Amino acid sequence: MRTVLMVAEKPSLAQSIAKILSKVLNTLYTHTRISLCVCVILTGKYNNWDKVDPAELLSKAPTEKKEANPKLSMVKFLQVEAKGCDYVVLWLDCDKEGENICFEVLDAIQPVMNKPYGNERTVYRAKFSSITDTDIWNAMNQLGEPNKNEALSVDARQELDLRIGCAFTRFQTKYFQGKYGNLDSSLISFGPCQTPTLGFCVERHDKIQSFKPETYWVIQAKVFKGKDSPISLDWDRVRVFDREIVQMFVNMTKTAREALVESVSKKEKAKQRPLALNTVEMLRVASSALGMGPQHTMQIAERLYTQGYISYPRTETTHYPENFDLKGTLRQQANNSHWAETVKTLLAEGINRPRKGADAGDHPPITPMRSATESELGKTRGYCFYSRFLILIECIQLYGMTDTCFCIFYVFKCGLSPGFTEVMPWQGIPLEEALPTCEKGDAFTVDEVKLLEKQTSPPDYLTEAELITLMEKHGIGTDASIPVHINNICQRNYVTVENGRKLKPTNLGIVLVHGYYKIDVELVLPTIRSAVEKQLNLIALGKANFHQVLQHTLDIFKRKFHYFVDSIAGMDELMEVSFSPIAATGKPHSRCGKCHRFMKYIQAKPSRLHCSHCDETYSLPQNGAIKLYKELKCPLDEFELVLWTSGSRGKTYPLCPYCFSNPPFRDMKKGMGCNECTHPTCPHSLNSLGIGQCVECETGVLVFDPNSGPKWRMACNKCNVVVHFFEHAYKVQVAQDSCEACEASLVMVDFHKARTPLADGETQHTGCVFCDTLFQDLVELKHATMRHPMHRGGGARRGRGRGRGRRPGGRGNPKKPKDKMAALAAYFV
DNA sequence: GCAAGGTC
Repeated sequence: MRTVLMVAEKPSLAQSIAKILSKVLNTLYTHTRISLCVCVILTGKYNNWDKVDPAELLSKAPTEKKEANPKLSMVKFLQVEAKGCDYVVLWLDCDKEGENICFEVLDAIQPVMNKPYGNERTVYRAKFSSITDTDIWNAMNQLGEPNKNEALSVDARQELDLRIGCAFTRFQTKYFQGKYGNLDSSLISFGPCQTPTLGFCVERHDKIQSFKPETYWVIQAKVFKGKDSPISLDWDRVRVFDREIVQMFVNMTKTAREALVESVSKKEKAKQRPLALNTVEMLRVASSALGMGPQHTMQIAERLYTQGYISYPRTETTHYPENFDLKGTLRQQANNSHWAETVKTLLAEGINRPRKGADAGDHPPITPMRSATESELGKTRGYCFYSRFLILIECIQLYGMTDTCFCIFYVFKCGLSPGFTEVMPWQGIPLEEALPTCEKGDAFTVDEVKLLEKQTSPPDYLTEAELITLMEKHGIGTDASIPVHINNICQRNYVTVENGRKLKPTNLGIVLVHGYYKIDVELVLPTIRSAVEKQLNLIALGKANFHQVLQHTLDIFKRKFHYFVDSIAGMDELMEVSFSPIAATGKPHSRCGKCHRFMKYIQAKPSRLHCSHCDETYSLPQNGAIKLYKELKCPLDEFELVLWTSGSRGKTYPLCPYCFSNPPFRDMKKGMGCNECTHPTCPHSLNSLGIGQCVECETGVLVFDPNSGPKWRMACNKCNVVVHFFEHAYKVQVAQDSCEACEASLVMVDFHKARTPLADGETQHTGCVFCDTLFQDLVELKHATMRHPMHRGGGARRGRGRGRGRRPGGRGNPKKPKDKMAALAAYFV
């Protein structure tokens, strides 16, 4: 028997294929998701922002392919499945990305597959345009080969995006962050999709800014007949920009007492039924009608998909296949409390074919698969709105009625039949007052004639829905990545989302785009991507060589990059207007160890300390705030220590601003505070305040927080664990000695005479917080203590990681300071 | 700390 491995990109597809083929073949279906196995990355020192000129990323820096998500160990999984197989059929999505994934899969599995018999071909590619029986079988009967050229074009795109994005992002970020203190963005990113996306928003902003209002005039009349209440008439010329002309018309009508009906006409107008939903359309409607952002929409869509409520939510197709079971789909909704009546009427009266949409050959339009109740989906607004919305959309496509409007002379009135808007109220046209019936020659009495002076108003900020449309039109991003790009420009603080999901660019966003306009407008034009894509297409078609195209495009961007760097002053001029120089930002805080002057604390993202005398900036941990720490100094560099507090659990520890970026000892890394410092004698170090191994994580140590009294506590220096103990004690100290049983440092506790919880009015005790029975009820660790290694394994741990957090001078703990001490000495002599 | 692209 020969074994065939079939690989699909998602479980739903794998399942369908397995089901269809099982009618003839013996199929075994394994459920796992295959996404990208590998991604392209920069290696080694090229990841270091400080050691590498970003220009090198466009030339020298090597790239490497690496498993994208090592935790999934996708490569290993594929190899296990492929072992002993004779053939492979690749059912990946039928686009260039899919072709690329084909080769990722092949790279992983070919080494472990059986050797081919003679010259026999073992690798096959299935090309399908929909997931129906006929299509799947057609694909099986015409198996081809994976397309290497298309895969290569994707490789080239990945490499270009990475190199160009990283080079520009690093340069911009470092240049402006080093100069300005209130940019309020920790990253000033650039990318061939996100930058044009921002460009659209700023373009609209510019239109609003440069808008000059113009005065125009309208005539409004009110007439009535008999005892009826007056009706308003609109002018058939709508508006006029010439004062003299409008005045002439007013003069003509002012004296009139009577208005005659000149003609009556009746027109039927229908609002077209919406198309079936593809991803982009869903994002648009969710944003404009439900006020939900694309990222949020996709999250919920994915949940609804995995729970079986809707079909696969990533598709470009808006067309239902001929044999699609519309009635069956609708029948599913017949008992839904919200629209059972509508659905039943439709089923009874028969349904129209949905509007003809575009067939992209991927997945059918997003369709409800079963009826949902609000309680099933949870009470959150998103859930019930969303499910409802999807199902309603379905109804529309099936609901054939049209709206009717009547136009009567120059009054416009609507008499609506709700049609599909019965289930989609937000699509409805507001009903206006009813018009009395009238015929040609009828006379109305003129109630009043008014001349109104008005001004044209500027356009509004771009709505998210409009932005999505623009991105789709210009080929910026894909259905799956559009939400990511929009999210990016929000997170980088380039735009903010205003009421009605309008995107308003921030000062930073505006300055960036105007800077690109000045230096190299191509960097922000939507064509930046399509131009590159044209080149890549040549690779895909086999008309150009991969290396040549890559080199050619990189050369262009290398020139652009150097020109950008040389011309950055042009963008800087704009920055100066909106932002303050770093030296003028922030409040004086702690003292610099080099010049002993006060450094300034810049709270704007990324928060940091800046010494304007030395012109040095020292980074700080993010997502927290720093306070002064009693003017205490680091013994190594004389920088004043600061107390850092994280927002959430109130974990607090001191850190030295210099050591934080320049680790003083070999066993330390960048970004460590005193609670991880291995200084042998400093009273703030891990060695002095560490108590014992963390009760939750593998590598952390619980470190005493001497500033936490009277709610004394210790906190893990790696994870979020905070342990409270000895509340209201007068004094708590970490002792020199360690516990014999678990090697944790002993703790000395002093209580007030009146409040001591110790037996016999004792006020002092020294013991192990994990093992001492006297301390048992004083350490709020009951559940946690049980997890301490002492109790977990029924004894002290043997062998690994001994004595962390112990005092120096103990067995084998000498940590030699690096040369930094010597280097520092030079400063202070 | 950086891109965009898949997928959950």
